[in-house]
Amino acid sequence: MTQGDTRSDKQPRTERGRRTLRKLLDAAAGEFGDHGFHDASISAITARAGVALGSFYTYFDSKDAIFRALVSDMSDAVKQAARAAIDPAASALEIERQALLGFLNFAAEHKEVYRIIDEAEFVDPANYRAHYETIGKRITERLATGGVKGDLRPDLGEVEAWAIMGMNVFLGLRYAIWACENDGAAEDVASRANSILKRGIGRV
Amino acid sequence: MTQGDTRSDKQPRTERGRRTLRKLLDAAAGEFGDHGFHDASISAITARAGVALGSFYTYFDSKDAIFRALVSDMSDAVKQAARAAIDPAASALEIERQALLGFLNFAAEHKEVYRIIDEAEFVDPANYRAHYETIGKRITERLATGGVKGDLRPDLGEVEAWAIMGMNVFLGLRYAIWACENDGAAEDVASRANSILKRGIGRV
DNA sequence: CCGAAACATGAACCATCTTTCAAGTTTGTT
DNA sequence: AACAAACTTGAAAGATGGTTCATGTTTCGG
Repeated sequence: MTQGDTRSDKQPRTERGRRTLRKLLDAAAGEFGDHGFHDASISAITARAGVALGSFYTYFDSKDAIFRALVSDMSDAVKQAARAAIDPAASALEIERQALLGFLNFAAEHKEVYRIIDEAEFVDPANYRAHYETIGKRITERLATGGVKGDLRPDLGEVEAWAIMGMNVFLGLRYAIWACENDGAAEDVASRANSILKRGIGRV
Repeated sequence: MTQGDTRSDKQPRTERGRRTLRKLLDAAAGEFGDHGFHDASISAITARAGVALGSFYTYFDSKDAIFRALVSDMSDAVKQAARAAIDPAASALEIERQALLGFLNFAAEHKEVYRIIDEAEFVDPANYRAHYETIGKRITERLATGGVKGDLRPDLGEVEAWAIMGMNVFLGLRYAIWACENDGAAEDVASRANSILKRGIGRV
């Protein structure tokens, strides 16, 4: 999953190799997160990783290749974080609140993940699209489950899932990535968003 | 507004100059939209515009400069489109539906605008942030007005505005930019999103 | 302990594009 | 018509940074 679909011939075969690969991946996450894809240079990545420039090509075919590998890694990490934050036994609305809260906390702690996935729209469009389509499908399933359980309206589908996903992503951008002191805590943001889902914004 | 804050010394002074500037801006929108910032080359922009490479620097100081000019232009165009789609006399909820519908239609017709503003997150972060903060403020105002009018809950603020904005942007991405045949029409998407705002997603 | 495969190194190569510039053409004013 | 300012031109300079490669070192099974 770390490498692309066509399994590259660059898989490390020794422990030393796996360590170097990991160092490169971590360094790349830092450089791409700090400077963006094009202003991050391979020499800066290898310098940060503490390996020689040429070693890079022992593990990746190109600058694009390591970026794609990173996007896959981080896409998995985001989904993992959201899943971990959820109590499957909770009500459908509560599950959505927990998912958003988990995402907000994850984004605040891993701002570079946010930037890298966003930049995948331009560097690795297929993976970018796959990332959001996968999450969209998962939310759609949760909404359907909630409909069956009787927690939610029975007519919810992909449109509602994408609406919720967009809500979450933008609240993450605003309150986790661009957060400033006088912003409410993540809990407050998640509750307010959840209240939109629960009762809408119409007059009570 | 087309150029940056510090008025550059590159404003055209003749009709011919204004025509060339416009050709460059349009060509740049096409190239940046098709290839993204870094894979778009200045020579491709000037070729598309039908002018010599050197002429570019009569109007812009750098590749970044023309991108920034474009972001400003397009940010204005998006806001303009949303405003034009709204009937100020309508109810607050209806106004939100119209704003989303206007945005979906605009995005479908100007996919390159979407990509360019998205890429501004990396090429021109200040403008990117300003773009969404401005829209966020406008939505916040609409929500407050709706609260005063009695159409909406009186406790709505920035968090709700960003939630709505994220909803709109992601629905635009999914149903205007990535649209496929069996997707519902823009009207349907806008109505479903509006129904979340009206009554939430809870069981009726 | 030996040999082969895996891994590491960094200088140099090279392709790409941005930017400059000196020389020519058009426009608008008097 | 004449002049200055505005504009156009495209070849070449300059800079950047991705990629290659020949050589040296480490790892690990037998």
